Amino acid sequence: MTAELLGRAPELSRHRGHPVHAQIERWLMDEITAGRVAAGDRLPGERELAAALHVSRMTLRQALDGLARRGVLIRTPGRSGGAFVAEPRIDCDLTGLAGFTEQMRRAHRRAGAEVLAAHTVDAEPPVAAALRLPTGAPVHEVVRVRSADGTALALERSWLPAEALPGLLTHPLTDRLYELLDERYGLAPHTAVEYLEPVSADPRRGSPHALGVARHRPT
Amino acid sequence: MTAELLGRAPELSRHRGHPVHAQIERWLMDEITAGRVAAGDRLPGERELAAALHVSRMTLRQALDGLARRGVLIRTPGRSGGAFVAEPRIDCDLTGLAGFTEQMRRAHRRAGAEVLAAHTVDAEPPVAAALRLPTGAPVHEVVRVRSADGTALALERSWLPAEALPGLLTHPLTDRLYELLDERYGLAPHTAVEYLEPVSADPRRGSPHALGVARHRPT
DNA sequence: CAGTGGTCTAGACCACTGG
DNA sequence: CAGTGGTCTAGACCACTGG
Repeated sequence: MTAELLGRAPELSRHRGHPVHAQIERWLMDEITAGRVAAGDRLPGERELAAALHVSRMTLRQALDGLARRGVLIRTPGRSGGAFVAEPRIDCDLTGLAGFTEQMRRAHRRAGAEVLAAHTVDAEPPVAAALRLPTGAPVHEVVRVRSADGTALALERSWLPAEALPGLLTHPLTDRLYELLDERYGLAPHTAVEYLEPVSADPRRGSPHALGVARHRPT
Repeated sequence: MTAELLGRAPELSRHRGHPVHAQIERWLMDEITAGRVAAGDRLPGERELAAALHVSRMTLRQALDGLARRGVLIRTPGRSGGAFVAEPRIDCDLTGLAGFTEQMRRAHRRAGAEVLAAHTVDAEPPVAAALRLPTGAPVHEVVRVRSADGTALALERSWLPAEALPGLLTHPLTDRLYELLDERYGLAPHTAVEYLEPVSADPRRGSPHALGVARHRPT
């Protein structure tokens, strides 16, 4: 039940630097993480909730927009629509934790990602399995460095199903690979080739370790 | 100069399914990608721009919010503040193209990412170079499958500087690795070990291909 | 001081959708 | 039909910041 949510509506302070919509967003987030509002629950209607909080509907919506954007709420219009609390996601903690994604999001004034490599290759078995594709199906492989304000925050390698995303690699990004590596990381082309060429397009030519997720660790 | 931007303000149609704020966002995006507004340029003030478009300031702001959230605009308050066109990012096209990230964002009602592996390891040379860390510095390695509505959309391997993100891997995610692999992808534990154990924490034990970005391709 | 973006109000009409 | 979220209006006051 979320009707009692209205009774728990907090007093909102009107101070500088801590806008009302942010206070509402935080309050709702607390209600959800504390379990007082469960996944699948429907929030009270916007008009009702706004009245309980003594704010205008537009201000409430600013808070709900924030939560919906982060995937915490799912909103649907229509007679029996509303704002529903989303199912918690497995990586929820990872996403929010340590403020990494959050930082990126807030600071994305200077956040960016540089593409080091982008090719279409045949899926190796583990990649194919993870994407539920047949082995050898075409996949786009993209290597990127994610950064914020000039500081490298993560190196990312991704594989995406090529048939579902036909136009993804229209840009000749591969041409820039060596330039980028040389200019930015001071790696000679030889080293670059050594470490950043894509795996063979022919699975039979790939070593069992070609995907880099292989190798036993002594337990 | 962006004063002429006001003269190019489009006629906005009031139809269903294509809200005014989305039309404004598209128009501004077109102006920027076409180069008629350059990186670093300041847009006209919100009040002035809203008047030229014959919309309320709040509606205009809905459009600007969208562009700022995507990092296209940078806004600062104060006397000589304003909305400035951000420097183009290298992966700008990749982000927007093919609607992948956009799809994820809109559909994130059911979007998720499942963690297949998460460990802290010593950075191999290419990872260290990309993150501008010394070789062997501790990095978090995370392997995830990103999906939307149950369809796997990407397999991702990321490395993040561990010292900057101390609490990232507090959860015992590794415990679930084999379960996950077995349940979801029908891989026997043996196969899982074969393909998804992390690389050795000791660089000297790693093969030259341990990072999976190695291997020449016959050109 | 003047102009900026940030916030907030109290309304309105819309398309949609289940009863 | 009634209630939902989505959109839009025409105002208002705020903190901030350079001249």
